[in-house]
Amino acid sequence: MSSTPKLGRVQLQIMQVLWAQESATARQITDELNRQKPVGAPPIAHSTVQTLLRKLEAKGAVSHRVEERIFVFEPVHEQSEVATGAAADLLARLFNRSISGLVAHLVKHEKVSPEELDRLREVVAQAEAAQNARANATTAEGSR
Amino acid sequence: MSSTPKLGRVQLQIMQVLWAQESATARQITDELNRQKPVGAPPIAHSTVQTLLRKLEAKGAVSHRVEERIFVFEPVHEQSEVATGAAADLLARLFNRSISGLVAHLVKHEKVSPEELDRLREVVAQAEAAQNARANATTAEGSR
DNA sequence: AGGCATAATTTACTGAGGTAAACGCGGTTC
DNA sequence: GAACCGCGTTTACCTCAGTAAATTATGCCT
Repeated sequence: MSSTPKLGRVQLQIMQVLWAQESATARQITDELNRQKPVGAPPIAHSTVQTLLRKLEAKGAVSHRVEERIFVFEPVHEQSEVATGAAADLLARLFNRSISGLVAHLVKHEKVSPEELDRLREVVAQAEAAQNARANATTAEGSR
Repeated sequence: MSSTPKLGRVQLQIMQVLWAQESATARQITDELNRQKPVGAPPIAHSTVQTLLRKLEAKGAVSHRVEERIFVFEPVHEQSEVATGAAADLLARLFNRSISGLVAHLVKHEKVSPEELDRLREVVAQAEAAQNARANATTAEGSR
């Protein structure tokens, strides 16, 4: 069962680049990371990125193919898989698996824009609708 | 600037016990952790817990007082502080700071009970109400 | 051909988390 | 008072993330 592997801080940043670009060379990743880097922060060395890429490949998070004698890496897992795994982890570790508890904390302690709250309400409404639909289907199924 | 320190996996478990009990001795924590441990998992050694407690104290996550020649530990930070920090971290790392994105993932990939969805809607509604109240106050202020 | 540029690989070191045995010490027990 | 128990301390490993220089391989340019 290849459950999504655990990733470190920088490893995740690398994955972000890969998810955003579909696939990338080590050089592209290095440049991208250094471009995003906040001012004052020391740039990451290319060899560091290469090392981490090999570690990522070793644990099955990325794969590579050779193109023009250069390694082109691509992610093995979808971003959503990793994201969901990490979220479930956080939920279990600190919020007693209570999603509402987590969200309550977020809306209380993070600054949330009105638009974001709108989207949030939308998401909840949709989930509720989906659940109702499923309930109806089950009822109908059972009633005949 | 004592921002909440970063905690490891087992370190967090220790903190959970401390948060639940207000304060505890190393022995109590060891026993509690081993009680909660899933069957088949090897129990944690007492000295391991002691070591981690000292590391936690070194980084300012817990403090101790001596009572009857025995160390009694207690958490330095509130659980909510640590939880909020960790949540903000996850949000930044994987969800581009989008709370709705996070919640969308959760309701999609975790099984959410109808009650939990209810609470969730409640939380969002309350946040919205709070925001509207603030907006109204601002408008009233500006319109006269 | 010689050298430059770039890529991949090798090697090395630090720091943190986790794990736990070994050690020393004060108090209890027979 | 000798053996023992429980506690904190010391010491020691292992693993993994992160960091990056040094080395090797190879194509390309002049």
